[in-house]
Amino acid sequence: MAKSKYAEIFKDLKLRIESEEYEYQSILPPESALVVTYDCSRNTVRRALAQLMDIGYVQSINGVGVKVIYQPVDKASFVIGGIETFKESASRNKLNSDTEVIMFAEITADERINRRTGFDVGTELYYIQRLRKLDGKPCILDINMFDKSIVPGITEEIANRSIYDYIEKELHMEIAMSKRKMTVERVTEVDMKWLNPGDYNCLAVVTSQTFNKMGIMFEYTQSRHLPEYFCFMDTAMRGGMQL
Amino acid sequence: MAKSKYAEIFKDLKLRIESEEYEYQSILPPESALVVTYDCSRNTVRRALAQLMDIGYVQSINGVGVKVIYQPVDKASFVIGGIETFKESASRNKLNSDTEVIMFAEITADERINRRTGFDVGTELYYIQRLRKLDGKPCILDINMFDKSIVPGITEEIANRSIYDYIEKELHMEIAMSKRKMTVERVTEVDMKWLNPGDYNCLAVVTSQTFNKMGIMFEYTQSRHLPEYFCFMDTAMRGGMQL
DNA sequence: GCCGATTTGTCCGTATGTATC
DNA sequence: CGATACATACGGACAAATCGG
Repeated sequence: MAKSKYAEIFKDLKLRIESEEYEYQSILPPESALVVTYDCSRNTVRRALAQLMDIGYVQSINGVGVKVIYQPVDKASFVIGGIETFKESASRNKLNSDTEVIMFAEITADERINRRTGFDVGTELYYIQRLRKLDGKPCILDINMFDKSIVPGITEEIANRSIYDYIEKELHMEIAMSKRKMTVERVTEVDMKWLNPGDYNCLAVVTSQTFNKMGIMFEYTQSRHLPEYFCFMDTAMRGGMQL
Repeated sequence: MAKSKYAEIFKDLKLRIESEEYEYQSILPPESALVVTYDCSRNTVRRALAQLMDIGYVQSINGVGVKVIYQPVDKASFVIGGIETFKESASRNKLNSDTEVIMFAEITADERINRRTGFDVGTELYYIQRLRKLDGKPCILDINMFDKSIVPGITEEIANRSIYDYIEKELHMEIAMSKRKMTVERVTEVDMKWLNPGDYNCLAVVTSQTFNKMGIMFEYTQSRHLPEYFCFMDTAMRGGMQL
């Protein structure tokens, strides 16, 4: 894959932290030592360390060192985080995933859709509803809209496998970033029909806009999660800035 | 202030983007131009730009430029994000906030608390329950535990005002980072008593561990939000990230 | 309390690679 | 192909914070 040097260092340190070779509350070797270990400049080391901070694995302390604050996650729940496909998330949690397409249509964005999704009025879209199952149990209802002009050729068959695979491997388009909003909403008729929420009358709802490498929004998604299968993790820095 | 240069540039660009001087989908002046504008090195400009990417304001496109993808937020809902005090969030959303301390105790961490919070067994803690109100309506139930040895001298009176103010202004301790987990949970008896969830039988629950500048965890918090007042926003980059 | 060693934080300059147009 | 613009990497300098003697 011919990655960059700092990405390699990041990956290596991340693994060592996860394996608890560097344990919680311990101090990493100083930057000067890592420079020798990885045979690179201090800037490059610092970049890798900055990434580890971003994901909440370490915290650097001026005059002291870089402290590990990573703690193993309890594997009980279904964790989302970063941009991952459903399959990636499922396999990371060691569960069998299964997808059922329950609606596949082509629509044109109107005023209402524009307000909800940010797609310009008149944009031609694929509209897809999918039911996600883990070990056979329905747990997420996904509603996707894709800009047809940017992501052409989606079929029901592709939706049934993995649309992201199709986008990246067939269309060779790179997905760059995603803006997400999480809320808790009351269950709807549609949710009742597909998700079997039992006596829960709320769902965790994640709506997201996804941008490709060119900064164009090509996807709007609403994921409606059964509470039991929803867990979102995050790290925040103070002073770093709040929106 | 005496802030760092890159922080000033970040702040300036952020304001210009929010005021839509640089509008959605437009390209910022190239790094080379910003170097002249802000009279600094390219590295420094790039650091500010990296921060803007982190908060989902811009996206850099190789060979093209840095594109603005910020869109004004709908002010309808109560947005949390970053580490903010309840008051900061409330004032940003232009609402009158009010806090009622409904329990104040001192406890010692046992096995059960250790598993739940990460505090070592035997740690002496303040245990506080507070009800947060917006414009008079209860909307969040906060359960806090503070390490007494690190944050000494909390009183009911302080809890009623702002514990974070006390920590930063009185104890002069700097808060550095926070790890959070969001889930949706069934309402409990206690929730029923204080929050009036109406016919909602679920809440949005944010649990967090907060670390000080020295990498020591000094706080565990569980915030139980009424669904109507909960909204969390986030930005994610696929494949590690750039800079 | 001071001082010096260590370690991270900020900033600069330069060079080279890669992608777009 | 050349010009432009971002991406990666190196090296050096000095400041700020911490810690031990």
